[in-house]
Amino acid sequence: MTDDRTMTIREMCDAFDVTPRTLRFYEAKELLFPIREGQKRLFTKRDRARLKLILRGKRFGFSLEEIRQLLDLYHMGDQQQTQLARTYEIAQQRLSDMEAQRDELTQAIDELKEQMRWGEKMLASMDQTKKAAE
Amino acid sequence: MTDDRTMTIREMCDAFDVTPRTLRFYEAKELLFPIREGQKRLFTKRDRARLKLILRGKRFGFSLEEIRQLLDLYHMGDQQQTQLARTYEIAQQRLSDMEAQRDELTQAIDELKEQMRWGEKMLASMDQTKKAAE
DNA sequence: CGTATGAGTTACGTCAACGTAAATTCCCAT
DNA sequence: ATGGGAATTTACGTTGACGTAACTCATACG
Repeated sequence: MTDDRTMTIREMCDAFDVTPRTLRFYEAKELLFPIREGQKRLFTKRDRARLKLILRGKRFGFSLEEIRQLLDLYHMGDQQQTQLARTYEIAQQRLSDMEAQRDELTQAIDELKEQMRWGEKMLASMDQTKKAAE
Repeated sequence: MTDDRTMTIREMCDAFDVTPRTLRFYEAKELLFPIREGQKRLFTKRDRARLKLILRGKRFGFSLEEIRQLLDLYHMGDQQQTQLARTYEIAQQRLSDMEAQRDELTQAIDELKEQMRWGEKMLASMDQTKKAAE
């Protein structure tokens, strides 16, 4: 039993730096499943784990729908055996996409660095010009 | 002189697999500057180079506005000395963002791979179960 | 008991990056 | 001359991921 206490929407917002609107939106899209104590939402440890993954997924440019797929894979404790193979394929595809993207990104970084060495030289020569003008 | 012949919008679309709408949109957003022969647009080698960079930028999840900034850096032959330093900063920021993203991506790939080994085991055990059932 | 505070619902607004449809306009071959 | 194919302009439509009112409901507090 680590820390299974539930959190209010405000605590979640503060903890993850998101708005209430966002959390309700994610619930509507079935990315989160806070329990309903009467009127209020209570976010469990599971919701926190999922939100963490959602936010990371977003930083990689995944759509919420894609993230939902991955979350289903992550949190598939059992059953859905039929779906599993299919989801597994999706994950494989996603994985190779990600690797390709990483490689392109690496290349782009190198190119951009190269381009910036350019800028350095220009700035340096500008500096010279400026000094000469004084 | 390599290949400086201009291209029509259709040739561009075929060459880069984009729609005319996209090219006109990019022109409106000042990402491309085809010359206007009367009514028609004629795309130069410069436009082709820029479009190539635009499409690559998009694959990295940059917005068109961000791409426009980077293109300005790329194609800044001279002048705009004042702006250069600022744009240089933007590029630096962008670069560190990209590196951070690459690192996160690398980590996520590893985690996803790990998760998938999970799936493999599940599939394997399911296979056993299936065989046993025959 | 009144009210201020926080959560909730409903529903319209927004921004990016185009898609799509309608109405010209231009060029050319029959 | 004319009909057919491109290309153009204008402008409204679309999708994703929320933002932003407007209004209601519940409750803790002085």
